[in-house]
Amino acid sequence: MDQLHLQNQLCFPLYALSRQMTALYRPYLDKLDLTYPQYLVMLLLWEHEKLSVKKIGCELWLDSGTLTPLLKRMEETGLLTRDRCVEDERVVNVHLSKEGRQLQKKAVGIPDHIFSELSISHAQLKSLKKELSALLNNLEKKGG
Amino acid sequence: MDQLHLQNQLCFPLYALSRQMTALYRPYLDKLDLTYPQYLVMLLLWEHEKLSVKKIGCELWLDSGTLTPLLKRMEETGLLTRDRCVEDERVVNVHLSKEGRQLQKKAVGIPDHIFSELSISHAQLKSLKKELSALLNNLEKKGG
DNA sequence: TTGTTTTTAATTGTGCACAATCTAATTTTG
DNA sequence: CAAAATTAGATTGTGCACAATTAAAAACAA
Repeated sequence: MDQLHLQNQLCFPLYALSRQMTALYRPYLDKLDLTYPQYLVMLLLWEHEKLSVKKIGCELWLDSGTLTPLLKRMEETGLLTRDRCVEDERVVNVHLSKEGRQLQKKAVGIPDHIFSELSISHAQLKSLKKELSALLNNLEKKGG
Repeated sequence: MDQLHLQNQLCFPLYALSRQMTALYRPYLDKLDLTYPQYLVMLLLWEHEKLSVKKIGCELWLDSGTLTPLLKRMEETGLLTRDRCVEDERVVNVHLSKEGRQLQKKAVGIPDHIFSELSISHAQLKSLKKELSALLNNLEKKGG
C-alpha cells in the first residue's frame, strides 16, 4: 500500500516538472505568440523546412486530433502553409513560411534563458536528457 | 542556432515521456474509471482522507480552474464529497467517500504493473525520481 | 481489375491545463 | 472599528491531448 503514495511515484514529478518546464518557457514564447507545442513544431520546421503531418506526429508523439487544429491556427497566423501532396493525396505537407523563418531569429536566445533558470549543470542536464530519452525509447518499442 | 534543435532540448523528452507515462497508466485507470490527474487526487485522499482544494492544488501544482471541474466530476461518480468549511467559508474541503476508499483496493497493483513495463531498475527509478523532484523544487523556489 | 486492407488526415467529443476575471470571505491596516 | 488588501474558489475562454469515428486515397491480393 506504501507504493500508492504520491511521494513514491516516478510519474508524478515527471508530470509536474513537465508542466512547470513549459511554464518556464511561457513568458518567452508569449513574446513570439507561440504555445509550447507550437514551438516544438517550429523547431522541426526550422530544421526541415517541409514536413508531412504524419512526420511531425511521429517526431512529437502527437496524433492528427491534436495536430490538425494546432497547425490550422499556425497557418492562420502565417507561420506555415498546409498543402495536400500531389503525388499522394492522403498526405498534407507543412511548409515553413517567410514569417516562420523570420521568427527563428527571435527564438535563438530561448534555450540559454531556460537553462540559466534551471540551476543545473550542463553535464547533469545532458545526463538527465539521456535517461529520459532512453525511457521514452523503451516505451516506443512496446507501443509501436 | 544548434540549440534550437529538438534533439538538443531537455524539455521535449520530459514532455513526451510524461504523456507516454500517463498513456501507460491509462489501461489500468480505465478499469477504475479514473483519469491520471484524478488518480493523483485519489492518491492524496487515500493518504489524508480530507483535504482542501487549496491543499490539493499545492500538492499537485494545479489551480482551481483545473481542480474545480475535475473534483465535481469525481463527486458525481461518488468518489468524494465537497463541502464548504464552516470555520472559513472560503475553503472547500474534499472528503474521501466510502466508494473512494473501496477503490483503493482495486488500485494497489498499479505501481507494480507500471514498474514492470518500464525496463528500468529500482535504483535507476529512484535516482531519476530524485533528480526530477530536485529540479521541480528548484522551480518551486522561483515561482512562489 | 475488382475487392480488401492499410494509410493519412479530419472530425467529434471529453477532459485536462491555465490565464484572466469575478465573488465572497477573511485578514490586515490605519 | 472601517477601508484596503489578501485569500480561496468558481467561472469563462482558449488550446492542447487523445479516443473513436469517418472519409478518401493508395497499396495489396485474389
